Amino acid sequence: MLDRRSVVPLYYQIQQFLLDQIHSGAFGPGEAILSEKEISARMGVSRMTVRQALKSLCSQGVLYSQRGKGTFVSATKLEKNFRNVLSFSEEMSKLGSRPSSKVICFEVAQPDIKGTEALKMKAADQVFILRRLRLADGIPMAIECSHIPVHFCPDLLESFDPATSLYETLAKQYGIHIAVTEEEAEAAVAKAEESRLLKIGKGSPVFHFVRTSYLRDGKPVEYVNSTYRGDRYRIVNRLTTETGKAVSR
Amino acid sequence: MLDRRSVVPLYYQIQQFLLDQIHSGAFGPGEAILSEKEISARMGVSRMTVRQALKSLCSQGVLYSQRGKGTFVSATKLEKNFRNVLSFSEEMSKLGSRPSSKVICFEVAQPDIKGTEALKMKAADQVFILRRLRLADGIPMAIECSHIPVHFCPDLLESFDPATSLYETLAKQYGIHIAVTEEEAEAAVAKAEESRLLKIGKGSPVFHFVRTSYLRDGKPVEYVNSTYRGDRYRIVNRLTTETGKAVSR
DNA sequence: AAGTGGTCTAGACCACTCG
DNA sequence: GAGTGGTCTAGACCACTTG
Repeated sequence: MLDRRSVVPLYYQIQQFLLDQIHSGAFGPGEAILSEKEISARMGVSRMTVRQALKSLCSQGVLYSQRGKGTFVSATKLEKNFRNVLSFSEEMSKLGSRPSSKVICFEVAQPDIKGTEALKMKAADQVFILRRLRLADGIPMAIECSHIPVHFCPDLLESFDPATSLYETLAKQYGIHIAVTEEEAEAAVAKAEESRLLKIGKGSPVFHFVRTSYLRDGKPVEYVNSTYRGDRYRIVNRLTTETGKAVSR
Repeated sequence: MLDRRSVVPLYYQIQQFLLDQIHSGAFGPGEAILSEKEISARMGVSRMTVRQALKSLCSQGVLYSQRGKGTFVSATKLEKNFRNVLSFSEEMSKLGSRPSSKVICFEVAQPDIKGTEALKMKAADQVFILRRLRLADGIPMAIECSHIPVHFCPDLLESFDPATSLYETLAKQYGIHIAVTEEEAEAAVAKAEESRLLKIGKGSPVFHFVRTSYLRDGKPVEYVNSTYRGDRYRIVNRLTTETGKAVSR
C-alpha cells in the first residue's frame, strides 16, 4: 500500500489513498472515516504522520474533524472549480474553451502612478506593457493590459512569442512563479473603445479588474488592468472562515 | 514568555509571539527569522511545536520557508483585509461604515428552482425569505434576499429582530455557524426596481451575487441573491496557488 | 562541513463525546 | 469508561543550501 522507498512522502501517499477511497465511495458524505489510531495501525505509520495527511485534507475542505467524535467526509461538491492563480489561458482551458489572443501593443514604457505604486518601483523604472484582446473560441472576452518590470526579464521583447502564454514564458525562461495575486473587481459599463474591441453594445455591463501578482517572497512582478465582458464572464469564489486560530467551537 | 498552564496551546502562543515580533519590526520583509532549532531552544519547546506555529503563519502568508535556507518574512502588506465569510454588517464595520437595513419582506414561502437546488431541498420544503435593503452610513448599498430552510430555525419569525444581525441570531439562538460560502458574481446594469431602491440611475452598473453558505459538514444553510451598487462596492480577492501538494521546487 | 527545513517515530497526557 | 481528536515531546534521518 505505502512505498517507503519512494521519494513521495508517506503523508502524501496516505492523503492520495484516502482521496481515492472517498472518490470511490467507500465513505459517503457525512460518514466518519477510520480513526487516526486505526489508520496508523493499519498502515504501519505513526499517528503524527496520519494527522499530517488528515490536516491537509481538512484544509482542502474534503474532511472535517470533531474532537471526541471522529473525522468525517464533507458533503460539499468536490468537483467545483474555484479559482486559484490562473492565467486567462488556463482559466478558459479549464472551462472547456479554446483561448487565443490578439496583441494590441507590446512595448517598453513607464507605467502610470498606480502601476508604479503596485509594483513598488521608482518613478524612472520601466516596464513591459503588453495589451491584448483575449478570445475564447474566437469570441472576444476581455482586454488585458499587463505591466512587468523590465529587470525581471530584460529580453522579453525577443523571447516572448505573443501566440503563446505569457505566464509559461515567465516560468520557463525566467523561473518566475507567481504565488499570490491580489485582485480588485468593479462593475462598470463599456466605454466606446471597450465596446468596439469586445464587440458589445456601448453601455453593456463589464468587469474592471486590477490585479497585482507576487512571488512567494512577496515581491510584486506583474500589474494587470483588464476589462471583461459582463455577459460572458462571472466571478466564482469560495470564502472560508479564518484559519490559524486555536480551535474553540 | 510562554505560559504552560494556560489553556491556550503553546503553538498558538508562539504564533502570536512571532506575529508581535514581526509587527514590531524585529524582522523586516524578506529577512530570515530565527531557525526552528533556535526558537525551540530559546522557548524551551520541541521543534515540532515550533513547526506547527510556523506552518500556520506560512499558510496565512506571513512567512515562507525555504528548505536548506531558512524561514522568511513575506513582503506582502499584512494590513490588507481580504474577504472571509462575512456578513454585510461585519464587512461594512470592518471598512469603517455604520451598517443598517430596512426589511422589505420577511415571510415563509417556497424558493424558486435555483434556490431549491442550491439548498438541496425537496420541492415541497419551505424557507424563510428575508429581503432587505442594506445601507452603509445611511446610504443604500445593496438589496439582499436570503433564503433559509425553516427546519434549521423553526421559530425565526419570532426570534429574529430585523434590527439586528441575521448571522448573529443564527449563531446565538440556533448554533448555526457558517464555515464556507460559495459565491458567483456577475456584472449587470440596474433594472427599474433596483435603481429605485438603491437610488441610482437606471442602467447604472451593479453586481449581482448568488451566494450559498454551508456548515462545516457541507450542508447548505443559506441561499442569497443580492444586488450591490457598482459605484460604491468592489470585490477584493486574494488568489493563491494550490495547497496540499508535496513540496517540489 | 555545518546549518537549515522536511519528514517521521513512538510514545504521552488532555479534553471531549457518547453510551 | 472507552474511544476520539488536540497537543506535545525528544529524539532521528534526510535533502538541500551555503561557505
